[in-house]
Amino acid sequence: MKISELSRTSGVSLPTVKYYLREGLLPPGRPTGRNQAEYGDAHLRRLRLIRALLDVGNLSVAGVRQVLQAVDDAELPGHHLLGTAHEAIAGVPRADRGTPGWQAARAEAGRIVAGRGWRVHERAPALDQLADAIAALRELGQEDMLAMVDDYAEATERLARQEVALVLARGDRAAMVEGLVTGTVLGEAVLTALRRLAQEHTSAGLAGPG
Amino acid sequence: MKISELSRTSGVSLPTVKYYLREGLLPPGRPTGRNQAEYGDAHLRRLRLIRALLDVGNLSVAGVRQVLQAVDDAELPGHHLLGTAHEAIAGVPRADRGTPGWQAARAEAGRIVAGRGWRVHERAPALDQLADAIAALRELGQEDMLAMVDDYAEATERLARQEVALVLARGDRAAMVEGLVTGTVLGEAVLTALRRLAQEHTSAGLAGPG
DNA sequence: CCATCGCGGATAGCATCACTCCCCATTATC
DNA sequence: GATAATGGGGAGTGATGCTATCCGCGATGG
Repeated sequence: MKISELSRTSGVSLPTVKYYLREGLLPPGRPTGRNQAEYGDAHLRRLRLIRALLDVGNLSVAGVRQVLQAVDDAELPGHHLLGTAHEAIAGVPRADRGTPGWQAARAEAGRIVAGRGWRVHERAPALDQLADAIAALRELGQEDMLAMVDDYAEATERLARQEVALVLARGDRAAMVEGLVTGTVLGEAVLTALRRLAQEHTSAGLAGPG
Repeated sequence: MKISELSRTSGVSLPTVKYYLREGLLPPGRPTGRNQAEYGDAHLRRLRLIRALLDVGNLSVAGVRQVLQAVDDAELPGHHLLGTAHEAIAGVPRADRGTPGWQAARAEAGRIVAGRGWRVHERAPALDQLADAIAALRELGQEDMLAMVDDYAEATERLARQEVALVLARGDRAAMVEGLVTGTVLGEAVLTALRRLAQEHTSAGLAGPG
């Protein structure tokens, strides 16, 4: 497959494919001449993964590169890959980390996790994100929303068990690794979309604040 | 309160406060002279909401403006406000909407929702987002992940019932409206953070693909 | 009462990001 | 042998979320 074919069959414009090559998201093709290279199915597949991570997962180009490097690292243990995916998925940190209010929220996040008996890395980005959200809720005087945290935790714990089981059910390592990444990133997209739909359905019939 | 105080107590830089005023995110203060204005607690509160939506909710400035206009519209029924929040929260649509693969995914999204008996607006952005994710999973040959959809739907349905009940429990309309927005946007941040932590915990003890 | 500081209002500039365009010499392909 | 496509690379683009600077006015402090 030539680059133009790769572009056509993937639906990604040729300049963009070149850009991904330059950025190291897409590995170079096998050179067949001084200015010619051959691309295979793996490239097409990789290109689709890139688009999914960028468009559906809202990762940055740098984040995608990070994830793909981890995917390609055959040595990396699975949970490190998960950590890399979580780091790449984490957007820009809030500015107010370090304020007393945030520190308190961060401690609360730690307590929530510990209270559930969850064993997670001390510096998991998701702990900071949880603290961001808790701090924001408190600042806005919406602490009663925190009553939902237990239910969220309960639900996500059950879902995570199934997700992990699903990925582990795969045959080879390569399939597991891709499943891990897509499950993490695209699964999140599916979950949030369904949450919004469930909210809409639930609030539709009821008398809202109107 | 003068603008400099508003800036100092909120932690938002003065040029940024001015920018929000220009962009119509923050209503102008009550003028006390030709070049002086008075800001109140409502402004401080609003400023914090803006930062939460921007930083934690990852909304764009345009999205925040949209949400705040809906919040301030006393006539708007509650479920319209929810719809506005969902629209503002929706990022850039995927490029491949309109391809046969996407159309099929979109139809599948419709079936999933209908199969649950969920009554949602035909053109809810979340339906398209769900289709985006389904299309991406199919393109990547990860269809077995779709087995999770039912569990996600079940969980989000239960959570949505509680969330809506929590918001409706509030006294006045203003509190409901703010609860609706923060519950939608910040609740999502809490839920995804917890999901990542649950994943990490669940996959930590097990033998991963390493 | 006058110097200075902060105010509001506005325009312009900046950094980042994800592309997109154009150029080149080279080389398939018709 | 003419045309088109290729790889490689640098520069340009448009959107976004600020940030900097300027201006004339007026509140404030000695």
